[in-house]
Amino acid sequence: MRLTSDFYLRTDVVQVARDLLGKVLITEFDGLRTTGLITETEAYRAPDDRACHAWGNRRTPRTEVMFWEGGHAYIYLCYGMHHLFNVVTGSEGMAHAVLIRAIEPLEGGDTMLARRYPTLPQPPKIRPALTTGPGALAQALGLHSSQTGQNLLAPDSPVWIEERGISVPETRIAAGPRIGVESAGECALWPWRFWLRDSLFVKRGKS
DNA sequence: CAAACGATCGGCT
DNA sequence: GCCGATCGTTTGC
Repeated sequence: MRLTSDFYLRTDVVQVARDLLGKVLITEFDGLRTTGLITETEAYRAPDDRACHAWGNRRTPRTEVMFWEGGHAYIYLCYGMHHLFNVVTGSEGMAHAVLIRAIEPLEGGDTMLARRYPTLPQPPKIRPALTTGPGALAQALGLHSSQTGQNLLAPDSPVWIEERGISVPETRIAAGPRIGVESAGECALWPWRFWLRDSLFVKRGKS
């Protein structure tokens, strides 16, 4: 079942980040379907969160989609080469988003391998490095910053998220500080990163 | 207009 | 563990 707007419109982005664990992220470009179980997320919340691009509710051309209604994709270029995929949440005017940091491949593994390792004559086998880390999973799924603003709820959207009845009890969820936001002051300590303890497809904080 | 800076990754030590 | 790649966004002059 595809997630509906009531999932994304909730105003507690930290809870949404937890709830996205165990959901399935899907892309279908040019008839190539790739899907993965979401295993790691981070919440970002303007205006009070200094680590959020829209901190202080500042609107720039880039952050504009963060202010849109929940259910859109915010995809931006990081370090000049990585395209990071976020899910916008909350109602219009709230700049809240969840960064998807890792997935476990479910379908389309060969397509993911071809996208990630296009120059290797023999692509490697499926392994955590294929889809662990926000830049890695976005590349594997064919996500690109040019697609920012995509509506995950549109029937013809090439990107969406599904609920497939995978049970994620609280005991499977671990939480800790977000990665790469050390310069965000006190916000850097907030435990707004979540991951599935038992997944091998998580960048750090396994176990 | 110039310049600094990333919500990272992979290769090498 | 450390370091370089690489470029759009943002801010400051």
